[in-house]
Order: sequence, then structure tokens, then C-alpha cells
Amino acid sequence: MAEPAPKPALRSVTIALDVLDSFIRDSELGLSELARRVGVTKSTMHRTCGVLVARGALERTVTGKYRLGVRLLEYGQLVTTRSALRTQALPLLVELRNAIGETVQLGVPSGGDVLYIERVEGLGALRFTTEAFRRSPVHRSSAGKAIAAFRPEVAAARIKAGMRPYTGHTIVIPKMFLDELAKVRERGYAISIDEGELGLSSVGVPIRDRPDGNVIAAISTAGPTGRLLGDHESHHVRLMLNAGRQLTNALAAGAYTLPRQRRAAR
Amino acid sequence: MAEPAPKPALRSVTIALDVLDSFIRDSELGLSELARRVGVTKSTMHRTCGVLVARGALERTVTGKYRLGVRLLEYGQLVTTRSALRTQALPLLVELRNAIGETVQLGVPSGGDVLYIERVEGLGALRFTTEAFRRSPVHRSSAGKAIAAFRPEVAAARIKAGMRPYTGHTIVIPKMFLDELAKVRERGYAISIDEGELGLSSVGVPIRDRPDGNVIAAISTAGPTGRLLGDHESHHVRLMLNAGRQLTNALAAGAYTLPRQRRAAR
DNA sequence: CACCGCGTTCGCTTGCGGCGAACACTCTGT
DNA sequence: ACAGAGTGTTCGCCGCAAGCGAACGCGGTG
Repeated sequence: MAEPAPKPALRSVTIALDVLDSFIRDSELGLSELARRVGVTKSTMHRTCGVLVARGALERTVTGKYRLGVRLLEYGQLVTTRSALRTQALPLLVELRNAIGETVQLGVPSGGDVLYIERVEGLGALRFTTEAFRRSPVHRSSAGKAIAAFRPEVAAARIKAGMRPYTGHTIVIPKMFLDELAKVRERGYAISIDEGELGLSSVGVPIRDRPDGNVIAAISTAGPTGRLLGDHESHHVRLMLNAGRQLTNALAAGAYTLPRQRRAAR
Repeated sequence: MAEPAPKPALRSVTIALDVLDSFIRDSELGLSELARRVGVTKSTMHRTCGVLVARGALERTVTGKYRLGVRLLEYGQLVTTRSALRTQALPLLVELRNAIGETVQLGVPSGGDVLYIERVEGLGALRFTTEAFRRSPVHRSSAGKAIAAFRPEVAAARIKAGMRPYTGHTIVIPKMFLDELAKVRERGYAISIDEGELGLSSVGVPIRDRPDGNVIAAISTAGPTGRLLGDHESHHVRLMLNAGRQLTNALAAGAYTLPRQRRAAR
């Protein structure tokens, strides 16, 4: 706690990264606003944004505001493309999607959220899972619960960041959340019913780097509540658990390794 | 030409960005190697990588090498999520995939390449378009040709960067490439037959920001040559052209605007 | 018209960030 | 076992890059 070290390290780079981070919450920001948030003068912010724009990390909108640039998109795609996890998972996801018919996703933890790094669209006409589903708090999604159940620090991060309700079914009380995670550990898979969006449910199973290793990701399938659960529930769950085991084994064979633990974020 | 200005601008930030750029070509790099490429001493590279790792822009592998970090993935996803282009396109892509059955993609130009910002997987068991298809030189893909045909600077960038062959059918002679682009302009759509990979073909159509505006993207559908073309070719082309028109109209209605032209890259 | 707020530009000064050298360490191939 | 060359890491010094502050030109508001 208590500011262990002010770290006078690479001031200008730190500023630049702070700028990028500012865009996590807001999609467009002006120069003055950025300067205010990061805590520097407008002039230095001007120069900083100048090079970021020149390098494609930022773009200017017609109104003169700034926005994240396509260069970042490229970096991000490289990360996913090179992920052994994603490479191994993709064929399994397609298989699952064909068997179940609904959208199937692969997610990894990031703070108190789950970041979806691959997604195979379902066959139905109903188009759930379009925009905002690239990132989701762990307490509202089955993939998130499947991860948080086995990664206490992920659950803790979520609780600390607050569990805002999305529907009337969203779990918002820490105690209840922890109880739910205990059930997930017991069953070996997670379910979310109308907790993220009304009418949308999902089943999630954890993925480990080795059969006896750490949980590093989760796969989930999401669809209209009636279609996904109900009569077919146990069948779908069996398919998911099976795919999860296969993926875990594939990772163990490929010696996938957990990226070094990041230090206490911010 | 001739080094217009050495631009002594934000040295450390420039170094940091050069580091990230280095990972476009290689997925893992060591400290010394990075220092050599960027042109700084190992010690400064050490510090630079230090803050990048602390901020999640880089990760360290078990071997001690560096790799792009998940934070970048997050930025990249934000870019696509916030893109009006992608938002408008997604439902159309799903519709197209259901009608044609093959993988459908949305790409935007980036230098002499096309960057795919959305993809809806096909229904077939054949799993084309997995890894490397997130980015592709414009001369080997139908989406690339559809864009390059109407964006001379994109075609020029590709020719300048070199047109390496991927199969025996890849166009490698600039003159022939330009002739092909002329044909694309005439027909209004582009075709790539076995030019990127043997047995894989695709149909691409340009997307404009307004019906009489600039070409800003392309949608394409890719699949096994026999399945995609042949008897159904004209039908598939008609579907694609139709979807392209719809998307262009949707963008015009939403007043999507072309991000400001980036200055001569690097 | 005065009053904000915005983005942009220009010097000044200083502290931080790049340099270089030295360190511990792991692999090579004599 | 011994150089040797390759890593990644740490330390201190000095110069200039980079952040500050103030001033300028705008466009919108009351």
C-alpha cells in the first residue's frame, strides 16, 4: 500500500501509456481533457498525442478529438493470432458451435473481467453477442464464473471493483457470489441465466494449462435461455465439459505456459 | 524522400513504439536483439521494456524473451468495438454467411495490406481462414483487390513493398496487378482464385462511406474454390454486391467518416 | 463585447533518460 | 575445464530532451 515508490521511470512513456489507458473508459477525448486526467500540461500532451497520432496509435476525429488508432488493432490481432491457447481452441470451438448451434467463445481473465479472444458465431438468426461482449465483468457471465471460481484473485478483483447489476438476476452481493463460485467448483462448470442480459444464458467450463494445473481460460456457449438450457441442458453441458478436457490436454501436450503474473495493477 | 526531418520528438516514446513495431515481424524477441534493431543500448532497452511489461504492453516468456502483452489485445478490441463500420457490418455479415455458407470477412486497408476487423466463420467442416488471415497483402486477396482498385495509394504501397508469390497463381508483376485492378473497377467486384492458397478462392466487394464516396473497406467471402465459384458464382456475387450496397447506404445514413489520412508511414 | 474553453506555438531550465562500462550467468566448441 | 561470445542486469555520469508555463488565435455563449 501507501505508494511504495513514485518510480520516476520513463516519464514520457508513462504519460503515453496513461493516454491510451484513458481511452478504456471513453472512446473519444479532447486534448485538454486528456491533460487533465493524466496530470500534465496541455503542451506536453500536445506533443505526446502528436507522436502517437504519427505512429497510428491514435487518430483524430473530424471534431479534433482523439480516438484509439488502427495500429493498436494490429497489435491486438497479433497477440491473439500468436496465442497457443487460441490456436488450439479454434477448431474445438467450431466443432462445438456446429454441435450446439449457438455462439461459442473463448475468454481469458484480465483484472476482474473476462476478455474474449475468440468467438464463433452461432447459426441462429437471433444476433446476441454483438458489440459489448468482447469484455465482460466476471460476475455476469458463465465464462467469468468458471474462471473466478478457480482464481481467487480474479474474484477478489471483481468484488473490489464493484458488481454492478445488469438485470434483476445479476449477482451483486459478494457473499452470494462466493457461494456461487463454490458451487461452480463442485459441479465443474458454470451457468449464467439472464444475469448479463434478459433472455440470454450461457454455460462455461474452465480450461487449465495442464490437467492438474491452473485455470487460465474458459470456454462458454451463449444463446436464448429456452434454446440453450431446458431439455438439452445436460447434453450441452456434457459437450462443453468434454471439449474443455480436450483443450486442456492439448495445451498440456503443447506445454502452454501461463504468462508471468502481472504485478498489482496500478 | 531524403529524410525530411530527423524529428527529435519524444525520444523515449519513439523507442517504445519502435519496440512494439518490432514485434510485427517476429513474435518473440530478446533484449539485446531489440536494442540492436531499434538502435539503442541494452541498458535503455532494459528500462523501456521494464515499463512496457509493468503496463502490460509486453510480457516475458519463460525463456526471458519478450512478447506482445494482453493489454494491447484490449486496446485492439476497443478499436473494433467502437468502429461504426464494424457495428453496421456485423449483422449483414452473419446474414451473408447464412446465405452462402462460407466464411465472410470485413477488411480495412493498412499500408499495402488489408486488415480484417471482423470475421464470421463458415458452416463447413473445412477450416480455412484460421491463423494468418487476420492480415493479408492486398494482391493476394479479393478484399485487398477490391480496396486497392479504388485506392491508388494502397496499390502503390503494395507494389513498393513487393508482391511475393504465395501460390503459382499469385499476381507478382505490377503491370498485371494494375490491369487486374482495372478489371475490378469495371466489374465492381474482385475475385481471387487460388492466389493466396491453393484450393481457396474468394469474392470481394468494395464498401464506400457514401454511395458516391471513397472506398474505405471491403467485404469478402472465402471458401474452397469448387464450392464458392462454379455454378453458384453469379448468385454469390449478386448477394455480395447487394450486401455491399446496403452497408454503404447504412454508413452514409450514419455519417461514418474516414479517419484522417495518415502521413507517409515511417 | 467580454468570457470562457479549446488547440497550438514558443523559449527556458532542469531532471531524467540514454550512454557506456562492469557485472553475473548460460551455453557453445575447442 | 577454459576461454569466448552470447545473454540479462545494475550503476553512475552528463547533456539535452522533454515537461512547464505563458501567450496566441479560435469558435461558441451569455
